[in-house]
Amino acid sequence: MEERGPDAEHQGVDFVRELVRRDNSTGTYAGRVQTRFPPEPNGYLHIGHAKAITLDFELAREFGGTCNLRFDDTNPDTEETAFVDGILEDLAWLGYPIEGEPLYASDYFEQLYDWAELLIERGLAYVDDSDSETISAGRGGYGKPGVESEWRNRSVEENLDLFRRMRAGEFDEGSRVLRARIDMQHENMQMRDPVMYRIRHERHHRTGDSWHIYPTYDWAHGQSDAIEGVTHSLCTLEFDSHRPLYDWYLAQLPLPGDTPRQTEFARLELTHTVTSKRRLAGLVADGVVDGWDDPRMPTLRGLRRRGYPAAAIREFCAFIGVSRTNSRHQIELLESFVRQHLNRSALRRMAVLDPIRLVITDWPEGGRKVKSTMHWVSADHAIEGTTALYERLFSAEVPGEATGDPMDDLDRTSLDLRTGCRFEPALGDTPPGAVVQFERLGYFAHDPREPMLFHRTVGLRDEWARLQQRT
RNA sequence: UGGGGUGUGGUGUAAUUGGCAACACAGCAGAUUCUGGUUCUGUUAUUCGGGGUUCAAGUCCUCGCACCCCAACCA
Repeated sequence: MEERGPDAEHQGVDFVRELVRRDNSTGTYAGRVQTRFPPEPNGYLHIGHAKAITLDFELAREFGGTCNLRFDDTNPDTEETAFVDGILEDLAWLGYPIEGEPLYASDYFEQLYDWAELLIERGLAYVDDSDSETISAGRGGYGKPGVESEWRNRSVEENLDLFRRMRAGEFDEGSRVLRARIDMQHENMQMRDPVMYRIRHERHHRTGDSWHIYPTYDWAHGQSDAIEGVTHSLCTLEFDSHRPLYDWYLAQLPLPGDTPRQTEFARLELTHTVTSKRRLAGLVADGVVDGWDDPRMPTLRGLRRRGYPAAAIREFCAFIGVSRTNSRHQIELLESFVRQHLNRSALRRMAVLDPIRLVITDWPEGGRKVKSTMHWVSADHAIEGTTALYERLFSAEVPGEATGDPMDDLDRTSLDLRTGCRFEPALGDTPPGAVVQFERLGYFAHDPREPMLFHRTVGLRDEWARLQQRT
């Protein structure tokens, strides 16, 4: 695996692996290691997910454990079966096929509901009739304690009755929520009576119309981990402040087994790239790109169509490691892994992108010392095709850094489509999806659907261009 | 404004846990080469700041500074 990076044995282990080792040596989970990858099926996987995926799956593999795929489908507003299928497909391509049926948070809705009633009975949860603005205002602010809701001290009986009627669909969306009864003065905002259930009369992609209330992320996540037997629940840094809540919920419940523990790490950011699902969806919706699999997209399906080898992505993820430092990796590093792979695997072929017809008259005079190279294909035998050259979708290293809006750095001319290219005949045999090197021009991926359309995966290292640039 | 987190070359990640700051990408110089590619060799450059402990500090203590996250019925 470690192509780069000198003897990996002598490199330090990251803090996550260190933690797992410590747990194993102290017998915390009796040596058991179980992780999970929990995507929400409301979009496709991107390069940022690849980091989490390799961490979750490889960590489990290294320690002889397992990693569950669990769809975090607690919000029926945006989730779709199409995304479930797409994610499964992308995962398999990346090298982590799921055997058997995937898991879903929605599988645990009934258990979650029972546990919610348990909290109500113990006076640890209550139905709040306030609207969202009131709840938000009551939460206070940074340095300002919150105030208790006027509905906070209802009787257990009333809470139970109301909660059951919420489930039955008797109330309007937004009219009531179930909240945990923790501490409105807590210094951590997440602990100021967080919402556990909201009312949604929306069709869920799996449970259909059987529910009118849906658990929030916080109420569902740790419990789902516990139900599945997850030991190490890895997530990104922004959930750091949720950890006390994660632990609090688990501490109140009669869990079937081990208590999972959440550990946070820094998400992957790349230069010239956005990975916000909302932004990516926007690019697709606005027609800025061809779709989720446009070769300029940082989605796994985009990278795949562009010709990035899955192994290159995996090795990149392994190489950059995990830490708790917010950082942005240069996309050139990813590209160097791509070149390293393609250099070994790609066939070399000749192509002329801007053909000029010329006649060679002194052909037999050959045999002299080569002074320069003629780049050519035979006009009589060449086949015709199209190449797509790409600039970075966002011209700035950090999209939006200057103005606050990443879209200001969008390069709308990032696609350079060349028709009428001339290819050497052997290229006619290129299988769909295969990547070849056009000598001196770069690596090009044959489109999976359109014959003789080639996407430039990445250029060659180009010393000439660098020398030019300097002057 | 309160809480939490993070600071190591241009970028990112390490440092046998107190013992010569290393690896990769990028850069620079050269060799090889029928791809201005590949391969090979050499090389530039780093511990946020001030104090302190110690024979010895990136690592420990202390006071600062900078940046990130948190007041969705998103995840």
